[in-house]
Amino acid sequence: MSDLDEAYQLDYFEEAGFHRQECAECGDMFWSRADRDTCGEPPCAEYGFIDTPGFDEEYALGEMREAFLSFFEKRDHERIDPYPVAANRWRDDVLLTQASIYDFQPLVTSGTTPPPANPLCISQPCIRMQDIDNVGKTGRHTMAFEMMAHHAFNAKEDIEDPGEYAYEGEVYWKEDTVRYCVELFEELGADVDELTLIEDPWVGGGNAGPAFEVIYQGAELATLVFMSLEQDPDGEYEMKDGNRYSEMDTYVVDTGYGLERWTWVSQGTPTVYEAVYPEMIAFLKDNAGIELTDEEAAIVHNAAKLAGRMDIDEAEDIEAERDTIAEQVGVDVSELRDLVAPLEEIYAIADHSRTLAYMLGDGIVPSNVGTGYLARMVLRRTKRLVDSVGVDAPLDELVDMQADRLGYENRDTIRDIVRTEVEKYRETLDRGGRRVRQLADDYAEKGEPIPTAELVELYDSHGIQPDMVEEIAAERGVDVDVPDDFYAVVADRHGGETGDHEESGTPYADRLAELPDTDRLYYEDQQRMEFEAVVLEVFDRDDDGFDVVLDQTMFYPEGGGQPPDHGHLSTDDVTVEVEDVQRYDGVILHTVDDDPGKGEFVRGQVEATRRKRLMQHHTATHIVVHAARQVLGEHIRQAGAQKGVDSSRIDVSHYDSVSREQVKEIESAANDIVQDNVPVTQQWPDRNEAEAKHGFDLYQGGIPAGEQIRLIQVADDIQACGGTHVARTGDIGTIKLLNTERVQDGVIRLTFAAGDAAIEATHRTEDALYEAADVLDVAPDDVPDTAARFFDEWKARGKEIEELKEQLAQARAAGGADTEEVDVAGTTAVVQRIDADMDELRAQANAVVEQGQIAVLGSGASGAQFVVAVPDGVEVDAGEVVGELAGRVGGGGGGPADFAQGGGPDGEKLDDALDDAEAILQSVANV
RNA sequence: GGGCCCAUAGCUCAGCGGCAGAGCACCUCCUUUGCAAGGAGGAAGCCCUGGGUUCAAAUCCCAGUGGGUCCA
Repeated sequence: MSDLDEAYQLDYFEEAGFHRQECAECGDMFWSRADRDTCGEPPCAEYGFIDTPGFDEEYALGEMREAFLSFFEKRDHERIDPYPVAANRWRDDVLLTQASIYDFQPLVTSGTTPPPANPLCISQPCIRMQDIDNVGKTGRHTMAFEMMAHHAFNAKEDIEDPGEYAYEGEVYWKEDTVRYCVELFEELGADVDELTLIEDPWVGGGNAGPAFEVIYQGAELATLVFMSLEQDPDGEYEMKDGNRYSEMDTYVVDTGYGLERWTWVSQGTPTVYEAVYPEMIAFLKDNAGIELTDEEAAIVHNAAKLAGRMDIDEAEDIEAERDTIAEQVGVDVSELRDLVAPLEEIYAIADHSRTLAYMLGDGIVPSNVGTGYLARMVLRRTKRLVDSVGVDAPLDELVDMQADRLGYENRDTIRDIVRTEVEKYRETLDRGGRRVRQLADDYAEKGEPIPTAELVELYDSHGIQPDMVEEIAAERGVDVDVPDDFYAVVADRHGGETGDHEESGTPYADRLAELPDTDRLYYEDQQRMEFEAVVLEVFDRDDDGFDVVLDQTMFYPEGGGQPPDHGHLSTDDVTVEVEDVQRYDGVILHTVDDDPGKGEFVRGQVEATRRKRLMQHHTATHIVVHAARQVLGEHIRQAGAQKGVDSSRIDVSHYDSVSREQVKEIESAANDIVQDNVPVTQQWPDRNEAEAKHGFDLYQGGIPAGEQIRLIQVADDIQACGGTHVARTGDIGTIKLLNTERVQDGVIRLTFAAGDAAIEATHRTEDALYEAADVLDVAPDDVPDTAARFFDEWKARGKEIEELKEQLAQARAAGGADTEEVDVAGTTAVVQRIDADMDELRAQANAVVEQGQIAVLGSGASGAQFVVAVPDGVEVDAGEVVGELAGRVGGGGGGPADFAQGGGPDGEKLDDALDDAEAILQSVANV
């Protein structure tokens, strides 16, 4: 077994006079020029730069960013533009960008794709949701931050095939990385003797390596990671996660310099927030009416120096830490809390507003899934803070202040989204509040606490946090039973949701791997439907069919939401139907119904109509997304698509529902592009070039692999796409939007048809209209008015019928035909058969009861039905009578004692049953 | 992608197999003319849609539609 100790022994340390020491507090090993007791990082030390800035000059955020980037530019690093904070734009394993290295994972770090430059420097906006509880409290944590970084991508020189990786040789490694770091401190005028580099091996995402945390005056200002190991059960190194790792052929310099911290240290303000967005903090304080006396300000100021202890990840007990701080500052802990708590909330508001500006500015739309869900959580939390601390500026204005600072251009949309979301939140709270109040009243009546099960239900189904329940319940004097592991209980409810779905193994994987990649003729000429090829291999399928591999093909395999082509392959002897086409790596399998013969020469014919319709729909998909963007806004992104022969659908992100007017506008905009009849072009540019030129909006339909990607341009719209397209937009003919629906909150599904399918779809809706017009016997244009009139009349008539039934019932009760009157229990019972429906029977029964008589009514309208009603004060149970009667017709019945109904299927026994009514009444009355 | 909840008067909701309900709002009248006024009366329902079970469905079951919410 070997450890990494050796990895930290650098020549540079020796040259520059650094030596290895152990922290007396935490035991970590670190390197420093001066002799020191501790590693210098809180909680082993406190912030040393507050009031005494750590550099020669004060830097604003933008100035510090520029200082860093130009420092590395001077040292031959190319400056790269930052990537979006929504990392799921270019990778599907994470949601948000949490570090600059995320920009280059997984393709660059694995050596599959070359980096955009090597070495490079960048200042990458990042969002770390896991820091959310620390924000405001520690004085140093922010959820949104910029990670300044320089990266170098190296490959070992002594490997078998140097061309195996997209970069070759070593750019630089540990020596230069550490030297750059110290030089940067020197350039800014730091006291290098105060610098410590703590040995802190890094592990993450299947990779690992030695690393330094660079501490200056109590602040962790940089992390230098030397990513050089990968997980390997037989590996030489055991890391802190308990796994074993071995060396990789590629090794990457991954550094992180927190822009906000550097800015903070340069200014020496009590917290990072005041250094980074001073005007926003001032605005919020002023708005919330927070004014401190000089004495109070001094207390806050002194506490800030110690606030580094307040880290919920590190500290055992936050409130105990607060006690300690209060003691050291010399005030009562409650006084300290009252002073500091509102400030902490203000800091958090400023940070969260910035987080939201990044998220919404980069096109994330709040919803209940994915990044949208995270945005919603942040927004709601921020709104709570704003209300709690008493800031009365609308949230969209606060987010806009940050969006303005960050230079976003889509500020109107951002504000619109925030306003919409705040309104949704308010509605949720209204709904929830009512529900909780009612629940609290229920349990107050019972004198019981609100049980955990109710809390879980409130949270899981209605989004109401337990603390809100406690608050409202307290108003009503009801206890609430909140278990410590509340969220674990919620998780239990979701238990068993292992998302492991079977990986469909490639059939005949071994033999496929030996076959050459199939030439994809459909990319050379997407309009051609015929081709010639040689059968390289035929596989027997389990289901009687065969899988054929050709040397080249015009058949498009299923992919990118486009279904496969159909058609046939012919030899001189036999013609086989192509029923399915799939791609495995580079090899394309044609599923056919018969064996064309290995080695045979075949002519292929793609079914032209199907293909044409698929191409029309595919190109139309690009156009519709583009049109939706024009109409609804730049935040529109494709969230899934399915192309078809008769219709296609695309899901796009949008924060509101789509009005009928907007649908029409989208349809018009789409058809404008069709009518312009512009060419649809494809290119195969270098990946980095394409990303740099067009951004990550290229990857709306998914993220392709490889160094070169295929781009499809339709008018102004450019997307990475592997599908087949028409030659010119005019070939689509026409695009008809068929339907829009909200598939989930924040995602809208647009269903549309293109070309002949659009005409057919129009025929269908027109047929429906004409049929309706035919039934109503009016012209199609008059259908809406006529339908409305009919509906109104229908309602009016229903009411009229009801009234008439009542009148009829009264008339009958006054003495109609077929009535038998018997004396029961001191009153008269009316036994009558009227073949009417239940409503009429009931009306009649009520009329009889009003005259103080018992009603026993039977109807043979459908089967046999009875209603028995008894006036107040008469001792006869109507339910029992009905039960007896219904029993005689093979059914059952029941109801309250004064009004019961029932029946049965044997309608022919109805009269017999009514004949027995008197006897039944007597027997029931006698009881 | 998965789970759960909801849909009844204009609004907020109750009812959970047996006559469609309450509060607020609305209309008429009376009392009082003042901070959520009081009293009497009235109007207002395709109980989301479509199937099924049942003598009987707003109520139970299935499917759909629309909304909410939690998790990955």
